[in-house]
Amino acid sequence: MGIKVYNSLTRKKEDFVPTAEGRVLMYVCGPTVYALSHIGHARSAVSFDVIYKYLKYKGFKVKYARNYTDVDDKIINRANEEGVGAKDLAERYIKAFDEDMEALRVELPDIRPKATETIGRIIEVTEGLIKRGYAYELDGDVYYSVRLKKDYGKLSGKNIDELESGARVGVDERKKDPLDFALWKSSKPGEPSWDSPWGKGRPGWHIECSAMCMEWLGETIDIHGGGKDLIFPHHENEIAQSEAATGKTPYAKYWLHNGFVNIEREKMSKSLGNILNIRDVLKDHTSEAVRLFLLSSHYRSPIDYSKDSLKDAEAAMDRFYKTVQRIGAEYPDALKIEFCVPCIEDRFQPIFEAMDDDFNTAEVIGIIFKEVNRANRIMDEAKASGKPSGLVDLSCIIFVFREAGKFLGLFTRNPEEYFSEKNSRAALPPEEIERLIKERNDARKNKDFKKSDEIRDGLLQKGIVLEDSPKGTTWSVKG
RNA sequence: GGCGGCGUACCCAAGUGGCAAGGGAGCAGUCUGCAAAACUGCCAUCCAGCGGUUCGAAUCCGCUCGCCGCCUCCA
Repeated sequence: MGIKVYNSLTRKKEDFVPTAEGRVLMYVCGPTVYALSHIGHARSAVSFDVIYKYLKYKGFKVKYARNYTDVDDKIINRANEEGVGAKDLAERYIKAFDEDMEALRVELPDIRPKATETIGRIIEVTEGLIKRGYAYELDGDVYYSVRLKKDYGKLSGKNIDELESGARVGVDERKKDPLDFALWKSSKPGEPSWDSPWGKGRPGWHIECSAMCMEWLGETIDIHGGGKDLIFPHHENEIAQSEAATGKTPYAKYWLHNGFVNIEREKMSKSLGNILNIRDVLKDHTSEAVRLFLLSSHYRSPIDYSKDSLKDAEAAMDRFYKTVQRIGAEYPDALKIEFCVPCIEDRFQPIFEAMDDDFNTAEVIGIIFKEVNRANRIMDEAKASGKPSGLVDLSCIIFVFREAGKFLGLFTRNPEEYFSEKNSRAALPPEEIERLIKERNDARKNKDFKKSDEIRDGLLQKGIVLEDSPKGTTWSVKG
């Protein structure tokens, strides 16, 4: 069975068949680097990270590019406000974005082009469009003429005449058509600029992606991705200019768009002041819980960020690693498994089916937690019967976790590592907690349960939960 | 107004024609000094509402209601 993907272009789920067998060219629109990246950027990056990983896992040779838009009005404005150079500002936020991605365990794409490093190709494509009559120059600006291709609007399902009637008046009287968009903008003094046949200037937004695609991947690619909001006008314009420039259709065979992240039921927006930066989220939650949250719904659905949903994700993550920790303690040999053909053929089948169906990570996570439950049950039953059976099943479960982890980017760490990240946020220093645990256990030995309970309750109030076991007392940070 | 999407238990969320995954919360039990964790049981005869197609629908079709996104920079 092959992979099916929902294609925004046809509004249908289709069999995924790359143009060249076994090889996938994939481009995803990256951030405009003028501010810290927010949770919405994280969702896009994580969604396509999983798609990238899964395609590779299934044996495709994938070439994946994600760009940085590092020249643009917003960057220039912000740089002017701060009194720094546009390039310095962009570099600063590229670095910040990369750090956020690393924290979320998003794998680096094979190619990470910058608009400013693709100027040559941008100019070349723009010239080509003028030559073919699809673009025209006006005093150092170059515009793409939207009217000339009959299929303009095919991605977003929009009709030029209707767009026309709703278009803002007087935006630029010189344009042949209000919907025409800039391929090249002449620069004002002090703005970043490059020499071009039309004088000093800089690229428009849409053209850079087309040019970067051509430069690094080719004239026709298999997957083009980005957030839903990019469908119009960005991706619509990309299609128009790329197909006009190359004469080849389609520019991209499959268009994949991820849904939005809402904050407490509201859209993130500057006016509402509810933009949630990735690093602020990571202050309150482990990176893996954030990733689990993002992958717990299908990538095309909107998701709602709330304190509760993140708490849920964190509780689920704790449950997972607690179980792995227990397997490690009770069946250390289970962790030694390297490869298991029957596991792949048997238990892993539903996971493949879910992933093949338009990358249904939510379904996969459901299956993983069923396995978590199974593992605990096996261990409980073995304990109850006094027979330490179950090694084979538990090995298989560990193997399933590891394999799924390869493309989910979840469930892959040592429990110790996971809990140490989590416990580093404890309200008390670990030494202090250990001291109190010892004090409490001394009290317990003396049957002074009043005192021992007081200590435990005191720690709980600070968000620290104690667990007693025959092997001793462990602590963890709650929620 | 145009285009697109969504509405599944207390909350989150899969399921898109054949008896409603999973997580969290809650309740009861086992375990425990008591807890916590884990396990077991309970928790949607029903999938916004109303019609229709079908042997059979949460899943397909129509209508109604409610919510959301895009149409302007935006992941």
